[in-house]
Amino acid sequence: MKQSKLFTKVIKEAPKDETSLNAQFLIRAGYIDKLMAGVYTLLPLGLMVYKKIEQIIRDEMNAVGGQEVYMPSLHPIDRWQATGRYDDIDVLFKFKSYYSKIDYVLGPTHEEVVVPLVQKFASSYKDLPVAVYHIQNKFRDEKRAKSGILRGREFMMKDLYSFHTTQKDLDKYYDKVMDSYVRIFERCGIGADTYTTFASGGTFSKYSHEFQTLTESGEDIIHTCDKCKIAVNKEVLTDVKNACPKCGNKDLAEKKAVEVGNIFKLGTKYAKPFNLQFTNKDGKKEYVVMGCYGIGLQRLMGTIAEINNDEKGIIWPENIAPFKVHLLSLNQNKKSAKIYKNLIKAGIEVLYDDREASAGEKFVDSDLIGIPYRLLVSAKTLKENSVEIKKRDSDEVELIKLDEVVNKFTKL
RNA sequence: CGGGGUGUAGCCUAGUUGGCUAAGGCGCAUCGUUUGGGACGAUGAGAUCGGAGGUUCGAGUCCUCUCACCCCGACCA
Repeated sequence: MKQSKLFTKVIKEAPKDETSLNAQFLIRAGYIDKLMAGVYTLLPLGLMVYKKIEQIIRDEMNAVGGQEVYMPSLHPIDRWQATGRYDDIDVLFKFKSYYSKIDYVLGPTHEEVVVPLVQKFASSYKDLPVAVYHIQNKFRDEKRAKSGILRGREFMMKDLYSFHTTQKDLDKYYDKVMDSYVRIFERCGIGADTYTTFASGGTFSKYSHEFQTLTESGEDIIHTCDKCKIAVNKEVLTDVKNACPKCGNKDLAEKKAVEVGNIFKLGTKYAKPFNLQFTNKDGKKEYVVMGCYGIGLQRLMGTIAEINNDEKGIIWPENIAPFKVHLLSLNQNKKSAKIYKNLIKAGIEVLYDDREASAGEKFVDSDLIGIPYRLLVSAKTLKENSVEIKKRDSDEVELIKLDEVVNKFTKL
């Protein structure tokens, strides 16, 4: 993409009303724009990053047998009354149609939709297990939106719901999803800072598991065991007697973290109100046993930006960067255009800074946007029949010959 | 929802005990000079000061109400 055509621009000063690092960088670099508290637009660059993350999650969900659907945001209230959550969830957006006077709910999560949906098709043990997921915007009327895109009121979330004949089958699948989550966060470049964390399980299981990424801007306190690379949420620390549930290590470190994912064993909590039952081999009815598994996409994106940066800007992990290469032309647009075309032809994602701007401005913008590789074309480099290559996270520069450029990136 | 804070041009800010035509920077437009780390000069466009009401000869400035946003806390299947 040509940077001159990008309708957004890098801005020098962060808006007054954003104090969190993720929002400041993401807004300044042109990834997101704030509509109101807790509600953000994804701009072209931001949507590219979002889609990279989404695709990683989709890959992994498909790999554990998830079937993707799309469930609406607009819900009838009777579903929510059926589970008792209409009056229970304080973040529920409720409203009345102006014309028909009918009451609606904007979905904060989708058990109330997916359970009756699966009920229509799963009636025998032969139909189970089944796993359904969707990636969709959720609405939560948070008392206080905060930390940029880490806690919003409207945001995209991947929710996977699994349906099983037995607790044992759920347990097995739950472990599989847990591994899949570890892979997702690794592929998103935050694996090293993300801890599988024991957390409160609610009424139907002893624990749930959260995936907590270490950062000062997080809202949770976790206690990490560095031997096992797992953690315990402070909420349940006394339940595990202040020790690592895996190895018994009592030397845990208290740290702040943000919850980027959460997996739950729901048991029959939602099967019961909707009477989701299957017929077993003996012809008897049994309740379906469920699990649910969520990841907030904007929160994940914000967390990645929050922990991958320096004073100059974002440093995107390669897998989720909007582009692989940022090609800067210092008044060498003819030569640069050729390089750009060749890279595109080779299938490499390039942001090409073809603007009439000073060298300094291009460098500063490039650092802020945070694309992994910077290619520089200038009179100096062309004298050597070369371009300069620099990684965003390194100060080392290297000259490579013009005819080796494409080759260099197809190998990376 | 409790406490604290902030609203002046697209963005960041200044604006004295109430006083004249609301100031500067960024960004934007035009011209010229620049061109390897946010270039320089000149000219120009752009705000009835979050909104409503009030006090006053006179309100960005004082009072009341209200809206929005930020931070701390509470809350977060």
